[in-house]
Amino acid sequence: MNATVATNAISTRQRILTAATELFHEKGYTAAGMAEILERAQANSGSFYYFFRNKEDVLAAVLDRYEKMLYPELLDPIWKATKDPIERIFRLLAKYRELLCLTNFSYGCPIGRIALEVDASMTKIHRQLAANFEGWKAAVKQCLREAQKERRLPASVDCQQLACLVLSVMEGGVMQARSYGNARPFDESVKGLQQCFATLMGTVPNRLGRRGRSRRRRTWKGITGQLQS
Amino acid sequence: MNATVATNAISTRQRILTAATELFHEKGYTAAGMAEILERAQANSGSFYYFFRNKEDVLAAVLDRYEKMLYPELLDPIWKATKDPIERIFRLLAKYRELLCLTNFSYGCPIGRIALEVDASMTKIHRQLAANFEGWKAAVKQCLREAQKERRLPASVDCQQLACLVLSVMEGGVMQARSYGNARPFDESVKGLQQCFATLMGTVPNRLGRRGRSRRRRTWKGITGQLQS
DNA sequence: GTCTATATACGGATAGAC
DNA sequence: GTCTATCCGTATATAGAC
Repeated sequence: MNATVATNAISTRQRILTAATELFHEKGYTAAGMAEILERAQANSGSFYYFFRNKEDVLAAVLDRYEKMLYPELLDPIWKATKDPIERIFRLLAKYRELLCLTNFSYGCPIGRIALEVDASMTKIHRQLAANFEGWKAAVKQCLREAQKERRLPASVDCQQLACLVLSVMEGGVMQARSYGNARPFDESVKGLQQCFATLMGTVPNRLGRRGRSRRRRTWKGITGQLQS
Repeated sequence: MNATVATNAISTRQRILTAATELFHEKGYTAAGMAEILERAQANSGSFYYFFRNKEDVLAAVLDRYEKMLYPELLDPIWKATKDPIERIFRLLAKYRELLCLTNFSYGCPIGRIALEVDASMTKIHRQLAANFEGWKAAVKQCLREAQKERRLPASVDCQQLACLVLSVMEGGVMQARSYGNARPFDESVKGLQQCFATLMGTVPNRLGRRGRSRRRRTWKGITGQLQS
């Protein structure tokens, strides 16, 4: 009906949302000031409080958006690049490495940063953070299950636990890289994971029931080229 | 010479340092206010700025203390509990789980929290954070090397990378547990790591050069009892 | 070394005209 | 829906007597 009005409304709200997303990522939730957000969004205080109840409310909107954009913005492009489930996982990790490098090792995972910063009393926020982690791990878990179906991983491994491990590797790697000011600890973390995966993939019992490394049908070391030293 | 004066001086400084340590851990660096620190330390603003240049300066002192206390306060008690290098690693992880539970899953690793919070421009702080990570990993690496010497881990594994992986597992596990409000993701992360270790330990070539699980001389599943479901 | 009082800037949020 | 002006609390840091 009143499409024009609605469009304009979305636009300002969107600018604020984008500015908040960026600044929460770059400076953290507390350090990102309202004035800064408004300036970057080219909006005024009045507009902000027309669309959002308060600062926490916009953080909730930011986290909501991250959850919705997991596939469209993060995973789909990577999934499109390769169908190999194991390679997908390591390409996903490489994506974070890329972001890390592009930002001088300052900004890694926006979810992780917020997760360690905001007070435990903000229960809604923490529920949303958990939902984001959950979606990410579900995608990795699906890759692992597929690898299992292809008999590249032993049927005995717990994919849920392994997916959780992968997320921890990413978050822990990003965290360390930030303090070191370089990608080395991120790379070492990922390579540590690769060692584990390589071993797990070498222990798939083949049809005859013997253990061996023979069923490593495809390699995924291609991605390793993106990891230094 | 003037021992009394020095003793008093250290005492107030110490109270401030302790209060700052606690509050940075509980609320983060930015959210922990000077007034709060001073109240908990039972000290006044004047005393604070007599001992420290500013807030950042006391954070530096806190991180310095963490680095010095790694063995005396964290590792020595754990190392004393067992000599098994692999078990030591998992007991170290269990220690963080314990802290997590005791604080309702709010406070995990104080170093990690600060690492993701403080601005990249605080280079001295980041150097100290890296030094803390470095010390922690060196200790884990030493355990891994020992396990390697005992031929429980293949000589081919890279202990540096594996130690880095262990730190990431801890930090990533703590981070997730905080948002979930329970220990499950921490446990899953650790169990994911255990799956990897179990496999690695099952692939040590024995003296005859054959691969097998036979050389798993000691079990370390004792610690698993502390991990739920 | 410790105390109180205070400077000064900035935080998030609101009021009310348009 | 957007604008400007502003409230009021809190932030870190300082001054200067004791």
